Amino acid sequence: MVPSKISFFENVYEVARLIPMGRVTSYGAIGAYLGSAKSARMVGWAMNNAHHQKPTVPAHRVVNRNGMLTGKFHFASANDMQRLLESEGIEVKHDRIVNFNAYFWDPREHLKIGPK
DNA sequence: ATTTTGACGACGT
DNA sequence: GACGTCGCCAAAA
Repeated sequence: MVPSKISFFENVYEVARLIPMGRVTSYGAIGAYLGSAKSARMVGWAMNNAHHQKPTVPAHRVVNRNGMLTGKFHFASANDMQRLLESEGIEVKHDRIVNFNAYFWDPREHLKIGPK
């Protein structure tokens, strides 16, 4: 990646930081926000670099559409991801977010300011 | 430039 | 409804 140019990854990191505490989102949602709904895999890939990013990227708030902590193995410790989520008030059971639908946060909601 | 991959998602069986 | 397969896009090897 070239610093002079913002890569697709940078976009993903920025959206991830927009996730409010106690909320979670899915890779597909972020991809859709970027305009590439089918590039959910790219979002996860970008997260692989998230550890290199200077600003802390709340990757633990990003899970797959099923609400499962698929990327927990990529953290310093597999338990860290679940632990961080629980720290924010999110209940995680069996590597899956309980009541995921309630905690789900769509980046588009950030754009949508008021009722239609 | 070509091939492989990858923290997903939707569709088909 | 669980399991399997294909598709998709972009970056790294």
